[in-house]
Amino acid sequence: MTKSAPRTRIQEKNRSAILEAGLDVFSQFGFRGSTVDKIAEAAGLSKPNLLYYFPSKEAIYLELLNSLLDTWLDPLRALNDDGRALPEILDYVRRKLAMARDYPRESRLFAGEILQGAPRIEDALKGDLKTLVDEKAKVIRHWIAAGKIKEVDPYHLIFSIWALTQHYADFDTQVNAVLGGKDPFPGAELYLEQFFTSLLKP
Amino acid sequence: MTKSAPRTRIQEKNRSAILEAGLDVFSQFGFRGSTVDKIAEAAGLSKPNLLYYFPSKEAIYLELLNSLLDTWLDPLRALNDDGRALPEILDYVRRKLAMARDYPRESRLFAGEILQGAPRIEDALKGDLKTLVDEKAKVIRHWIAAGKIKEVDPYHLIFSIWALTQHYADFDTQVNAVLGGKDPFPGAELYLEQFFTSLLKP
DNA sequence: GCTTGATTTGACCAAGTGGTCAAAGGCACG
DNA sequence: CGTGCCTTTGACCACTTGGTCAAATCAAGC
Repeated sequence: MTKSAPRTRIQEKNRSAILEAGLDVFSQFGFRGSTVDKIAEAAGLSKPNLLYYFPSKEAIYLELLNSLLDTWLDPLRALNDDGRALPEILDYVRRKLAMARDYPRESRLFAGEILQGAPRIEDALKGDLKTLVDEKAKVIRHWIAAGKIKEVDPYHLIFSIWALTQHYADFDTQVNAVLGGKDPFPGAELYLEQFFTSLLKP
Repeated sequence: MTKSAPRTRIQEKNRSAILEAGLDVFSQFGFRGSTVDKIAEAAGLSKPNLLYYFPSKEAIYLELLNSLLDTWLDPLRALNDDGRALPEILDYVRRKLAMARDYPRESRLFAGEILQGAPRIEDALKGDLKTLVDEKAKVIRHWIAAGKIKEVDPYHLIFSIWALTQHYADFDTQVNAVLGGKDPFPGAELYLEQFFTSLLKP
């Protein structure tokens, strides 16, 4: 799965500099709006030098997207069917909100891809993602059946967590415009806790 | 404010065909990913002919964006401080969800613009949008003070309505991948009613 | 310092793209 | 039918952009 591992120190350094720069540029301008030149400049390399490390602009984008998908789903994977249902869900919400705060570029890159119809990760969505969500929906149904949380549609519950947390990263511009630059995250965390508690507490 | 009104019937027809095509193409590929040729073809015109009606690609995009902003805020404008607080909010949620269902292209065009930092509508966000939201936040605070709904942060309440409804339009690809193509909207409406009722009912 | 392979670069190319323009077609109306 | 204006188009241009390549540079072991 992993590309041919970098051998020398300099390769490792340059490859990761390119990926960093790619994340910066792609998340800001989208795939079509990003140029190899811009990425190269951000990485401190010349364009042909960049293309010495990656065969194409798309290869950079794809590597970012694929490594991202895993990271992005980790918090959901950690949702486990142990005893306490509501705290488990609230933890998931908090983890996801923290990711929106700490990794907004990743969130936006992902959002941009989905927004355009996810042409490059459709398979992953219908495969790994769907499988994982189906699995976790079952966990949630068990909690409901056991009376640990109120009855809600598990899929829409998961969608709502995604929507509410990622909104603060993806539409950051809008949120900041309305709040006049005030940091939205402390308030958001309180609101979301209140929100999901009142929805789910039996 | 309105551009020089079209005089002849053919102008009116072609201009609106171009805007329709522009909405189609821009919402699917974003500004940078859309080409004048693509839009012209979708409108059934040649490229120079299209440029006869609009001075540039950006002019089409801007006209769409500006006329959109108004439409997009109408449901929020309709949120009025009459007697019944909770039904008023639930109506707003329903209206917004209906727009996500019926006008997904508009939602995506808007989302794409915000995602890239809203370079072309920053002023409108910090101006009209902020003003409107501030005003409605005050209405919500009155409802809270009158004990008609539970105490929540009005701004995050509004953000959450935007996030939850637009998610179904903007990330439609993801939602469909997870649900295997099943129509999400009936379930979403139920879920959102439940959600906001349990959050707000005193 | 010499050799060998890894790294870097300037020059270049082909395709795509936004936009222009002069000329041709169409249409309404006297 | 002719005139004047609106509409349409083929040809064209300048610029951007992804990607190539041969040559130059560098680094490490001998």
